[in-house]
Amino acid sequence: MRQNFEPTDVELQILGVLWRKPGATARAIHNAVHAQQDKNYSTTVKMLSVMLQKGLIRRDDTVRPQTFTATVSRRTTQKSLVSKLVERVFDGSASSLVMHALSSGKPTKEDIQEIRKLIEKLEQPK
Amino acid sequence: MRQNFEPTDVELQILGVLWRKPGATARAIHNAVHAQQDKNYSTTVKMLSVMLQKGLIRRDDTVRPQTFTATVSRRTTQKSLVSKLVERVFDGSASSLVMHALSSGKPTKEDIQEIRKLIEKLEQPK
DNA sequence: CTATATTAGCGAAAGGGTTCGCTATTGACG
DNA sequence: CGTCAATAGCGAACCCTTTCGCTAATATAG
Repeated sequence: MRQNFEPTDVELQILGVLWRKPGATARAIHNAVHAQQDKNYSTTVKMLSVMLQKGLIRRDDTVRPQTFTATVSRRTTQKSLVSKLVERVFDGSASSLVMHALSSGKPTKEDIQEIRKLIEKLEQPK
Repeated sequence: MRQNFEPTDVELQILGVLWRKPGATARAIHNAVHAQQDKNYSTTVKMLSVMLQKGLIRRDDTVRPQTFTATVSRRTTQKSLVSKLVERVFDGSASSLVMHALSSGKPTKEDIQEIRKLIEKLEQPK
């Protein structure tokens, strides 16, 4: 698994689309990403080729039009970005980040229940 | 308070130093940031001037050598970066981030206790 | 099959961040 | 003071990402 990998903003947007809809065409990705912004279709195609180069996505060109799929999972990306964030602004303390997110976000009752369960599990490491 | 503000990597490193030691000199910042890397002192000075321009830091030039202090708080920066992260890779769900950080990080017993307390407080909104 | 539209590829330029060399200013020390 | 060292300032180069125009290849419509 790639160790330190930091997708750029545009790359993240595209990955977001591909996580939701694996096997999307360039056109579909373009429409999804630039629903409101107006960027040229070429830009999206170019970004796809750059990401292909970097190995962030895979292309299936046995079909027409070609389709794309992410090779990095959402989970891996989350992990990489969270640890980067923790390292850089939370002095390496993941729990500090947790506290922060908990108090500033608005978790629902269900969220709280889930987190409580997780906490309980963590308290009995065994 | 500045709404969307995203310090770059180098800027974050410098802010990190200033949060720990407000009123540091350019030399001190340089030494702290580039303890292992070898960058030119001019680079640090230039970055400071850029950050000054952007309003991320403040300069006291009544003293010699001049000293610098962050104008953005660590807390604000954390908030801004966390919400950016949540939005981009956690589909807007802060609790999803919490779960992720909790299970991948290694919280200490004390961390868990604190989080538990916070959770309990959240359960009794009132 | 031909014409038209859509998809694909690529080089180059634009844009922003980072780096540094060079010069000017200020401070320390004899 | 005069010299040498450290601090401060600035433009330009450089690097990486993003953008697009232009051309080629492929699909679709008539």
